[in-house]
Amino acid sequence: MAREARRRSMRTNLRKQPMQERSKALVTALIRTTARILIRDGWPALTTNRVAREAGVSIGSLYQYFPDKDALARALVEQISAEMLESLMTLAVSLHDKSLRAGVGMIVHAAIDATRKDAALYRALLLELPRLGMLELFERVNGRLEDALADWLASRRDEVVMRDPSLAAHLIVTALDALTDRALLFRPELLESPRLARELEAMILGYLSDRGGVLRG
Amino acid sequence: MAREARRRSMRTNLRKQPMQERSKALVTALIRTTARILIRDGWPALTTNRVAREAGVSIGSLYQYFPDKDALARALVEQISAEMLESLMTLAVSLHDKSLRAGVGMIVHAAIDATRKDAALYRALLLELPRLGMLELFERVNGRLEDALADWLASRRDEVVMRDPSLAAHLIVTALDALTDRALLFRPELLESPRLARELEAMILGYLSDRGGVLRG
Amino acid sequence: MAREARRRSMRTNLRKQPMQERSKALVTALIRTTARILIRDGWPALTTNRVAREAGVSIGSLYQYFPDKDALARALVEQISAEMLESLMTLAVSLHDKSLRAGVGMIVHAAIDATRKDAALYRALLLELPRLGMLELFERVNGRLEDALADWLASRRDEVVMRDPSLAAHLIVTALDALTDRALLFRPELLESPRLARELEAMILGYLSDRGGVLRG
Amino acid sequence: MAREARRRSMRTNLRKQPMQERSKALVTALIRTTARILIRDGWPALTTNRVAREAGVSIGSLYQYFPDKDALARALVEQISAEMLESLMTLAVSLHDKSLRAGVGMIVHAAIDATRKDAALYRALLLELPRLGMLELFERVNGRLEDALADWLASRRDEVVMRDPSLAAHLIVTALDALTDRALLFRPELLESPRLARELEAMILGYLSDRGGVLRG
DNA sequence: AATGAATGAGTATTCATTCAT
DNA sequence: TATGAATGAATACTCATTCAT
Repeated sequence: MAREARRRSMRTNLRKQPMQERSKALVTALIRTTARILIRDGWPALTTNRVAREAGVSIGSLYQYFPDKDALARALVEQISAEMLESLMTLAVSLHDKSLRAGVGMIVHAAIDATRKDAALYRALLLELPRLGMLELFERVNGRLEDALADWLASRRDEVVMRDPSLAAHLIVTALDALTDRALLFRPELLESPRLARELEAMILGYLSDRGGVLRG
Repeated sequence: MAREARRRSMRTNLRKQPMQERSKALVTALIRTTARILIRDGWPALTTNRVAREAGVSIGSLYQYFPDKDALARALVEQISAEMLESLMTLAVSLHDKSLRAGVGMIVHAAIDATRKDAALYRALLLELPRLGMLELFERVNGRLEDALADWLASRRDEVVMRDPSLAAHLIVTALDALTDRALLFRPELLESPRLARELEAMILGYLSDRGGVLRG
Repeated sequence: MAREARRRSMRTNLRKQPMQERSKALVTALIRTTARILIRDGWPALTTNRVAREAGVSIGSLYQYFPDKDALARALVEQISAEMLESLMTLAVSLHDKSLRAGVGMIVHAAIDATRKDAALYRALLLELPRLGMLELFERVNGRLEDALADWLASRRDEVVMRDPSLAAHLIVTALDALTDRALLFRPELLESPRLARELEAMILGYLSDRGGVLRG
Repeated sequence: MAREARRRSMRTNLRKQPMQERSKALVTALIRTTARILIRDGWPALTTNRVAREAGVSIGSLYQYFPDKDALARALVEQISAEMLESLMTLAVSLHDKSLRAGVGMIVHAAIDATRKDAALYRALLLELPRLGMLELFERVNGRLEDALADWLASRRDEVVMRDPSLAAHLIVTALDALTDRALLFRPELLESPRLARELEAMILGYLSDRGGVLRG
């Protein structure tokens, strides 16, 4: 599934499909090099000639597969979001029969773990992608997660107070995403502390329980 | 207060203090033009020569006051965060004797209103600033707000369940900021709907009430 | 005759003689595709890779028969001039026993018709060939025509006033060629009007009659 | 008049008008260098960086005045056609009261002289300009000459046989232009021989006298 | 012979920044 | 102080051509 998604997005991004082993390795090397340069030196250092050189490939070959510079970054982001989507879908499945508390715990930990996983690259992307209009790519992943979450919340309707499951899912997912992103950018030590998870769980469970009574009004 | 903050930050950014009336007007015009171009045509169109031309100023004069291109954007952001800070501090003061519910309502609405205020410019900045390392500037504003919020929450200690007022304040402020930003970028219609405010209030109040009991553990 | 001319010129242009049926078809397809692209999209769009692709041939095969890009264009021009030469020689033969007036009429109409025949391609070539040093190719055709014309004029010596039959033939052929070319480029409507033929005939007959008396001086 | 024409065309071609002495010299140097490279090494050698370097100017300065590479060539051609126009207009004036024979002689010699004047540059342009769509620029000059010639021919109506003075003028001008161009390209020795002038005069006078009677039909 | 993936020299153009006037 | 002409390093991208398979 994730593989299919990847292939489809590649088709819209790549100039031509790498068929041979050799060209697949070439494309992979270019994307990997893109990531490395982005992490090490940031977007301004990401020049097509440099990517090609560091990947041990001629500039012509780069353009054989990537129509322009942005396509390189796009391919990287697409690959990452495909991976994310894959693990999130696994999460969604295992959510199925969990209690509210257990499920929320799983989601929170998954969000934090995902952020910690490739922290350096993820951080670089957070800084550079907005301008490239590629936040949408991550947004798509979030959208899928929201759907799964909304379904699960609906199945837990007796445990939660919600006016709008879909909006609730959107807020929860967005908040988790945004909060872990900001932690990565500005408070990286929080990602290593159990306190962050605890507070996030409290926030989500509190929201869904609506002790404040806002949603019952 | 806001004026002082502005002057301090300016001192680190500007090449020299504009002392004369004329110079002040020049600096103001350049920053205003920067904002206009950013809104109208985005970051790629923001070239120093163009800013100078549209501001009716020679490129040489621009460099008399701004050491490099980024300084222009930085000055704009600093001006905006100073304004934000000012209005947030006003908010903090009027929070003082409010009930938990009323206070949270005020904060939520303030966050949404601030985002809607200069939406076009704010959106442009959200997309371009990460790369400029200027998220910190907004982060400073958030920091001040967090302090004020922590104080207020502490004074409401009997109404709320918190292990760590400062962390709670951080999460609340960050969540509000991040969620309104994302709404601006991806769901602008939400900013116009009362649903967003309602859900945000529910989330914060639920968090502070800890119906889930996570924080009591 | 035309066939021989073609083969000889090919030998100087092609990397090797296409012996097999298959290779001949390949060479033909490449030249035809060259013409098509030239007509449709002009010289800048004429890239070797594109010619090969549109001809359904690998780029490697193209270079098997054409040493470089210009050779493609040269082959096309040679083919065209061979065809031209062939029809002009036919014309020369049928000129033989014509009166001055009838003969000039034939020549003028032949020149106009030749220009109109493949107008789009011819126009593209006129614009691109000078730079390729291929005007000489057309010049060779003209040279042959001049010889034939000079012979015929000499045989009509009693009807015409000429100091130098060969120079006269050169001028007549060159003028006809140049005037029809310019008409194609700048006054295409003239090519469709009988006025052009009438004036050209008047010019040539006037020249050969030397009413002005210049040549008798 | 020629000065006005030049200024107007420059305005449509140049990015900005060179106001200072220094910048005028810069623009002049760039155009002169363009001509020199074109003569010496042809169009493929005409790269913007090289023009700038050989003109002793930075590449940035070149682009300050010329929007793109073609503009450089266009400016050169415009300058030349302005000069041509100027001398042709002088010719037109002095044609006024000349007899048919004398007038035609003047025109023929003017055409030959113009071609010989800057032969090297003119030759280079003949080879490269068609592709640049700049033949039109020369065509404009011819158009003006045709008008003047048509007027003069009309005033000599009793000496000449014409159905269409304007078409006759077009043919004469085009033939002269084309024939001298071809001579320059393929028979440069003709330009130095009195024979060319003699034959051209015979052709034109013959045409206008219509001994053949074609036009009287 | 045929293929087409790979090559890399080459080119137009931009734009932040300087500095002579 | 102000000007804006001049600078030139830097970069994305093309396309004729080669050569391993």
